[in-house]
Amino acid sequence: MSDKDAPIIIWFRQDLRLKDNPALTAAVESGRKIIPLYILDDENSGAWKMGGASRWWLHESLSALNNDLDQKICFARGDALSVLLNFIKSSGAGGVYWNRCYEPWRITRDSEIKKTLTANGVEAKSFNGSLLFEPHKALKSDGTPYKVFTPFYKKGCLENSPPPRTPLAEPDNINLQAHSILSLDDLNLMPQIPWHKTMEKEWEPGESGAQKRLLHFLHNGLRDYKEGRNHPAADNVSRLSPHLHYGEISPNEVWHATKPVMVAEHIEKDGEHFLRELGWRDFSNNLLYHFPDIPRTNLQAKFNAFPWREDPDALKRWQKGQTGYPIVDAGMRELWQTGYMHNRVRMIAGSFLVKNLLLHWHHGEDWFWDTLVDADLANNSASWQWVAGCGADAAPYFRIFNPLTQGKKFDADGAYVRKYVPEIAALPDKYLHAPWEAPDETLFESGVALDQTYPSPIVDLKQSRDRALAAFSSLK
DNA sequence: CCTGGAGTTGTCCTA
DNA sequence: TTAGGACAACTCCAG
Repeated sequence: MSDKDAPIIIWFRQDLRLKDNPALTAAVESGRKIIPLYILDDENSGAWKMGGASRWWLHESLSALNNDLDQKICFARGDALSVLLNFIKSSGAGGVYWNRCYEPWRITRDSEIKKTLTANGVEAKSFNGSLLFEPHKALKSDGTPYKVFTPFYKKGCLENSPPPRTPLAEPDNINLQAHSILSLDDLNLMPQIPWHKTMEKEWEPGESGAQKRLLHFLHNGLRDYKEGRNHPAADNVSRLSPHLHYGEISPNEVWHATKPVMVAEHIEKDGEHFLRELGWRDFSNNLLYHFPDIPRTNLQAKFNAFPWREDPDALKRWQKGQTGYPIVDAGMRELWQTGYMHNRVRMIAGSFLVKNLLLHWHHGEDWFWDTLVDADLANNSASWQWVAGCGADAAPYFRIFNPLTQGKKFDADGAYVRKYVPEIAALPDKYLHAPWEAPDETLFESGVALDQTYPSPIVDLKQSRDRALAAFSSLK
């Protein structure tokens, strides 16, 4: 039973912010009381339940949002539809507003929810709060979705779609109504073992942390972004991905904050390269929206015949950062310790798993899903498919990253490797990326004992490259 | 339907 | 030491 004065539920999901939040703004503008609600729905997410690192981040982010909302957020867990129906009954709410998510299981669930609520006379409204361009609008002129990034971005988005909305201000006078059920702690998002201590040092989840990160990037990282973003030890990447995933900041906010800086500082090229990365985020969501099977199924069907190997021991060594290739191991350890990996290193480590080790991209996808604080179904699936070569922008089969070349090129002074692989830090630059090439004397002087303090390479680069090329040519 | 151009991120060999 | 071309063929996209 809704009436015009009944409160509105703001159903927070992956939009954990007050600024530029279309659903929240619309609810506030209605003049009605607001009940903020968060539902941990592990019942509908199927194989894609949040991983451990994501849960830690979520806990911190919800805690920050709850502080901003006078501790008035109601927490619940379970099937979202049942929770909502019960909650509406007990709170007397007359409407539910939310910002859309684009994971297939959420689309299915949310359209069911919208239908049921509407049928019950409850106002149900959804908004676009997380993408620059709506996925069902950026289509080719024949009405089918884009499968190649560049035309998607240039033509489908920049040319033919309305420009990204200017950010909405944070509403003042949010008239909150409490209706307590569970507390944040009841969601059990925090890890049992305190592994998150190393992550706390790296990150500040929540809206104000996101804003700080954006400002830091715009003033310290954007200049030389085009080149500097390739160097994992440099401070040129935004590291906004987890903030964007949880919607602590909107892409629109990032977009519109970047524009004036790139103009004022005369760094248009760097700025455009950065904005393209936001475009990639939209592109991945677009792919997931139109091809909901990409988390598990090769976009290019011919890859279904690919001769992947099974090698649990090699997989474990990759996961733990014990492959014997320093740039790969540094990346995998950065991931484990911080919940994040620099983009360049994600490509190197990903290529190594899929091509040099010849292990199925699902293994990489699953591991990243569990360990990344920015784990995002669209980005994770689309990126792994890209690395494996079975995805949308088909990488040439011969594009196999050489971890040695990449390390020397992008971590020339070894700052990144030395930080995450300290047991070989004393090696001279010349051998840092290839300890197996170092003379015995150098190893000894650097305190490195191959296979004791640091492993020798798990595979030979040339042999594994040839093996991968043979596997790819078998698809023809 | 046909056509031409293009496709995030590379590596290796050769001159 | 360094720069340029080879490495397949295919699909996608726009006109």
